[in-house]
Amino acid sequence: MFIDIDLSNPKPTYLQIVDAVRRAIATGALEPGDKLPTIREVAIQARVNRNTVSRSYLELEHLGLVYNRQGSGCFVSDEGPQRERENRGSRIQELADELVLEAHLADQAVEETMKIIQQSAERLQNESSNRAKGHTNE
Amino acid sequence: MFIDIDLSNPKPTYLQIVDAVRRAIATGALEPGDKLPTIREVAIQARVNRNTVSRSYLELEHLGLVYNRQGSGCFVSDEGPQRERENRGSRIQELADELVLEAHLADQAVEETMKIIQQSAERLQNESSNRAKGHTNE
DNA sequence: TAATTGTCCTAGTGTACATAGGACAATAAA
DNA sequence: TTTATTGTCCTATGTACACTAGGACAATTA
Repeated sequence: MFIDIDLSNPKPTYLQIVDAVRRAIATGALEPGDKLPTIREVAIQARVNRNTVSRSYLELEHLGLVYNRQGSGCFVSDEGPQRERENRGSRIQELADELVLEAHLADQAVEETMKIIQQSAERLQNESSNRAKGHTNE
Repeated sequence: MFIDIDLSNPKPTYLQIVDAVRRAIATGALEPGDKLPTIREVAIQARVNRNTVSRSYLELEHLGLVYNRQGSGCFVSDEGPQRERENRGSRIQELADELVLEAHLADQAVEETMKIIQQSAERLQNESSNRAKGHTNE
């Protein structure tokens, strides 16, 4: 769990942390019962205030993805992965609706939109396969 | 050009105004040379401060969609519709990329994503045809 | 017992958004 | 020329949010 905070990113720091954890749960890097790094550890590693991390962990708890235990730490809940899948599903629907609306306003045929999706998917596929081959940034 | 401001919408007021004008240009409701309502008119109609509307018009000018002329008003620029098409194109690409990434993280096959897009498009189609038939909110 | 860990608290800083209204220059209309 | 309109600029105020800073405490663990 290395969390990389981008200060130039307009997204609030605490939400960047939330996203990083959510992604780890989505990919299976974090599984139910797994312990997250402590608030103070993340604060030091990501170079932010511990109150900011605390806010992130609280938000994750509200999302039902983790539970915080004073004195012991923060752990992925049993329902975490399932909840996260549901969250992504809603997000996908939102994005699809907005995309379709934009395409409509731009006088774009649905077929054209599909093509763009297809190309984007292929790009993502290539990127991840390149990473798998060890083509990392140098 | 009636602009409806939703105070419960987290999107800043000035951007809601920008979006309304952009949409009017995208649909052809506003064409090059057309005069927008004056800043003070919009301020009264949308019940916001004139400085807020001024900010919107400045933003629209920065986007190259309109030009402001002290003493005469605000007008859609010749390149407005073209610029707006380009803006939408970029936005569509962004949305497509994010959608594909989300689908990937949710372990969703591209075909499933396509299906969701298709359904969303059909929903939009039905809504607009209902509006055309006069099925407005009562 | 001592250290760790999440939690709660107050306080202060910076930024974005919106309001309010005065003042002015460019333009248009009378 | 005069008057009204219109965009522009200015200062000031208030609110909300994000973030930092650090003290203090309770629950848990070692």
